[in-house]
Amino acid sequence: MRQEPMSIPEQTRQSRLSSNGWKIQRIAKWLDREMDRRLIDHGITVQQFAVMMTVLETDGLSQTQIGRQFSAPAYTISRAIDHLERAGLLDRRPHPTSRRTHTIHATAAGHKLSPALLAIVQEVNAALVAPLDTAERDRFSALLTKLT
Amino acid sequence: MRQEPMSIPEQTRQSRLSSNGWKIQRIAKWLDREMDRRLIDHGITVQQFAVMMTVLETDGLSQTQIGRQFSAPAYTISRAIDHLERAGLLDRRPHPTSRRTHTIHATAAGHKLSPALLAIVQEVNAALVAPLDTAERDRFSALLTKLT
DNA sequence: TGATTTATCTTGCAATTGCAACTATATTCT
DNA sequence: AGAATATAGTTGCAATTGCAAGATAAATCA
Repeated sequence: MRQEPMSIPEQTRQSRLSSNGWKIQRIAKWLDREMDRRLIDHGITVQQFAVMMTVLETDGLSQTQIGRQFSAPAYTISRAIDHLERAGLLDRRPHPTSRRTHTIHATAAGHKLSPALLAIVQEVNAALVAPLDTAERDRFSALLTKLT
Repeated sequence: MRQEPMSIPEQTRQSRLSSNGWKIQRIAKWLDREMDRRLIDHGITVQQFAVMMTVLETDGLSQTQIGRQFSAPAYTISRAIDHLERAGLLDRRPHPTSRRTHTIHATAAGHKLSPALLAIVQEVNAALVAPLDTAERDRFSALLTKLT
């Protein structure tokens, strides 16, 4: 006697779609899109933005050091810097003591971009927690910290 | 008189790196890696996994309907199904009334994979909230829902 | 009905990504 | 010192992605 294979019960579906992981992925995707939407005017991607912010915040880091800031592989940094260098926003300079290391520095144009980038971060973060009241924001932030 | 361009104050850096957006992105990346790490044994990616789950949960959806489940563009679904079909986990069948629509169905092999996939979801979600106690988990889940 | 618009799905192409291999330099070990 | 290892960064290649355009088919409109 033949029987159709059972499909997953509705309850299971609900529990997956309402899982924390799923929600976080959705929110993260939204964040990415919002960032990209605003960054496109400045000709950079979120990936490149992260590198640029790091360089603006700390001048003269090596590529490896930059990568460690957000655990990105070396080649990601290498290529992001290729872009940002071509865009004239930063440049590679020889390291004072090591000939295989570069130190990375924002150019004048890079520094000029800084306020706009900071504004974007703040705007997107504000939009993210807009549905929450002050107490909820504090709790949310604390909980996220526990997970990191 | 020449002056070095100001770099972004430490406080600003701290506020960016501790922002909710940043933390969420970090967690989302972690989730992705954890899922991928487990799914690789089954030869599918997270993207394909999402499609597969949807098909397992609801048999006979069209590709567009599947895409709406997680607001993925049509071509993503098209290609994910290409893979899953080639892997023998599901198949496209003609729609009963519309000749341009496919209905998507899990194969026997697809159904057989179901428990393993469900286990992965549960495992990763459990690992995600492992640092939180029961009350915190409830609060976290509620807050995430508000943001969605 | 025939023309226009919309819907469903696919695909060509260029850009991006991830892996592994590579170059070059620095460090450690014997 | 010389050999073996480790580190910093780059690159070739294959796979993936995203956009825009295409191919059908269905629905709407005049």
